[in-house]
Amino acid sequence: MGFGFSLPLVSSPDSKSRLAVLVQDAVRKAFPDADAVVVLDRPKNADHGDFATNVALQLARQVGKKPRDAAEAIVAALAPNADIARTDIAGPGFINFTLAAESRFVVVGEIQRAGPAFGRGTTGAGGKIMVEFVSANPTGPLHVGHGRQAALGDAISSLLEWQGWQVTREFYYNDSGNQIANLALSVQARVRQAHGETIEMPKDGYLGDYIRDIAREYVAAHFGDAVGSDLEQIRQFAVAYLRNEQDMDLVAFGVKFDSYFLESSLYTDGKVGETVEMLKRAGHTYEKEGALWLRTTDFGDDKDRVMRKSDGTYTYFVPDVAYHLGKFRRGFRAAVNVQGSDHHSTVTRVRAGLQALDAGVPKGYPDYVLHQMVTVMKGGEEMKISKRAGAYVTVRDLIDEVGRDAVRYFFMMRRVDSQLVFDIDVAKSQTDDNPVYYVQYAHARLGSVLREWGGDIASLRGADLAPLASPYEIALAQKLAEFPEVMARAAAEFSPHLLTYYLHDDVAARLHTYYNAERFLVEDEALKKARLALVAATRQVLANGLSVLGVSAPERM
RNA sequence: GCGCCCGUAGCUCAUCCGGAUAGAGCACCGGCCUUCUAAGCCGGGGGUAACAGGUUCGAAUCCUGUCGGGCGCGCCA
Repeated sequence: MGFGFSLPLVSSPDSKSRLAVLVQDAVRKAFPDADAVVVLDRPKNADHGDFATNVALQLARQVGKKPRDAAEAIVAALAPNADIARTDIAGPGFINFTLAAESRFVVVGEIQRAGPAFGRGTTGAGGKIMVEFVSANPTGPLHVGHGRQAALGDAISSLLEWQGWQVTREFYYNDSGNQIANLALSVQARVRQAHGETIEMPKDGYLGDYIRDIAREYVAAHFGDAVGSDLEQIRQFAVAYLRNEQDMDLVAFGVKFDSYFLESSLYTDGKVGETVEMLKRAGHTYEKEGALWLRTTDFGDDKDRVMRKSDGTYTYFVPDVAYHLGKFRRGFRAAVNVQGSDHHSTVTRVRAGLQALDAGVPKGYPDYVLHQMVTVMKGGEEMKISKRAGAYVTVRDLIDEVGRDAVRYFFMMRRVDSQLVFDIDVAKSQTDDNPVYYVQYAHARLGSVLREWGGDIASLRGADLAPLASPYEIALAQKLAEFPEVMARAAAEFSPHLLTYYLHDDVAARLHTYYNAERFLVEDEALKKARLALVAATRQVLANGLSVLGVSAPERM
């Protein structure tokens, strides 16, 4: 996974980065010949300070010392620094750093200054990256799997934008091939049935109610074909109808694409033919049993793949390769595809095809995010069908049932590679069982504190934070300081769920505890201002995080 | 049969580029609640991280095998 990401420890101005540089210098001074990169962790246990490093443990063998002795040497070589209140050597040889009290709250000032931009990074450096997601065939309404892809793809795109990438969100339509032919035949059968003919639905035909809708609309629009004899016209009508419907679903979900790419265009503008020629020229193809094959086994696949069937048409594999070559040539040096894990077999195949082209496409191109299946629960039972779509539950069903925010959040709050159980009853509930509600409520409640206070938030800029001292405040400020790191990691690992857990467990839950322990609107003017500054900063972080997830941050609830 | 993913508290799941005592929420038990929003609050019990080996100073995390679940193995997309 990934494309050479690393935390910008040296260039970033925050306290963690400065400390890392300091420690790295000490290591160089203590052990000039050793080779070790200092990594700072934020210890889980508060007794272990604000930051910790295991560098002495890593170095011990290299320099032939006991870990704790190595740690002593590093600490001794450490330049004095006002930010560090204490340095301890603990356990097997960890070095723990405790920050000076005032250093812990500098993050509040950083948040005030950066505002809606707090948490942005620069690793993308303006590079072009494509995120392709949903990419549903126009053969029916979007199902819950597409919903998971839509939520993930959009959030991953935003995360990458926050790291400075120039992102293109693309939807790839498979608008040719057997499934579309099947769609046309299904609609045709419904048209004819409506016309009074007794006709069976085609084998493997689409049986959802929406096929009847399309048939009815087709007849109503009558192109002089009320009897359904013009299959090509039916095909075009059905595809246009379903594309429009999918677009409406995406609008309802709040997901926007920058471009739509039609598979059929690869045929009409000759890209498929060109790709076949390139593969032939590169010498990885052969003829067998009347078909043209690609030797993908040369590139890690477990069997060779047919490119051109014996009937002369191409398998989907060729346009897939042509499409991805096109992405690369369009200037996307990095590309991410968000798909269901039922497509995992295409990963090796597409990459193998791209390598076989010998066109300079990098080896791991493109990156894939493969998510596991979604099951929907309602009233303690699995929900399997929707009237409209027949055999599956649609995204629209979920949005209608629980609202856009909850659907989005629920689709992102699990690791992509774990199967997701979407519990409609939980998503609907307005209690803290419901993680979206919990996080949104935290935001709304802070808004209400600031309203109650009634002052100008801008006047909190540069507020003296020295009065902040309670453990709740320290814990909260530490978590706020982690936001940029969480964002960077979530982007690098294409893992929005890291952000959902951060917002819920680290920020909202800590805020909750703080809220219950201390009053914000106290008599003491200096303390009140300091607390309100922290409150406003917390609200900003929640708002920034939610915006990346595509979930609204309400002022009132 | 082969390939990919998963197996962590009674339940739903975090942690997984190796680090210190494996964390949340729900459920359960015991106290408390006249508040800027009662999303009530505070405390407690609960774990052989599927199992067995290996690598390592150190393994839930990496490697191998076994078992269990999901998905995929087409001249379908």
